Amino acid sequence: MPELPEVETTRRGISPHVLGRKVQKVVVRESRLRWPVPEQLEQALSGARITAVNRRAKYLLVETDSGILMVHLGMSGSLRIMPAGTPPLFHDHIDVVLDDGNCLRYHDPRRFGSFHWLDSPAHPLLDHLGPEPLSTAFSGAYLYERSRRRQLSVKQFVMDGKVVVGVGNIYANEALFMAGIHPARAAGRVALKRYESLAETIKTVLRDAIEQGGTTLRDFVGGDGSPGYFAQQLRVYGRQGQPCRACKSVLKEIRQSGRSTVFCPGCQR
DNA sequence: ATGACAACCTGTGGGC
DNA sequence: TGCCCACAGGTTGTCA
Repeated sequence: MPELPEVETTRRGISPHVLGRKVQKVVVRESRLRWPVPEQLEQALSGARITAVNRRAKYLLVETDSGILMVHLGMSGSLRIMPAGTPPLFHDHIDVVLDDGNCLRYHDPRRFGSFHWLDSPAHPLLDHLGPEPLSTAFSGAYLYERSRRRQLSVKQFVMDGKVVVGVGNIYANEALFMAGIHPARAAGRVALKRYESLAETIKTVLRDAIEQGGTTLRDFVGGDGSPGYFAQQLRVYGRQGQPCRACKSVLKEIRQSGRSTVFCPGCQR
């Protein structure tokens, strides 16, 4: 489900509700997520004061005065603020109960998400992650340099978290279309100028999607329950068979390592 | 090192 | 109406 804009939307949605709050208790109804929810989570988090909600890649880092709660939403996870007494629905796996009568509730039908407890701001899953796409470290020159002699497709290249984090399937499709680059082109055969264009379109599409509150697909909602509005302006994702908004060619769909890719055969080379 | 692929899990929608 | 299959926003681990 969530790509970077959805995670960022969640971060912004929950932040004002949890900042400064003390965790009263943690209720784990289902601990079988991507990795087992740590047994000591409840003990570690109870009594902790939440000092910040940050994000690295698609990980939410709920920082407290005694450690960091690291949450990944996987494909179908969401976090919502609600009164602590709200009866849990199916797949409402974890509640972080706060001292103001509210709780942060984690819902995740597919259970690809995860909860980790960090004593320090380091974790193996955070090692080897590429730069944030919206940082100055991420540029066309960087992509160009990293891609030399790489044979895999440019789409798979930019979706590799070791290259750059936070570019998921939807926005990879969108950014490649906006940059006019064919998604199946070998990463090592994209020129510097075209990577400069791609770095810009990646930044633009992510910024725009964050501004719109993320892309609503199925039941995604931000931290405060409001839906995202980016879906209505997707240029290619999910539009296979329909005309390109720019040149009217019929948008084509291919599969790249199991993921759906949609592109315009007229605009993308 | 690189790249292809299976795996984790549930829900949904299309085809028949 | 109901059944079965393919596929869905992500990431890791394995294997050649």
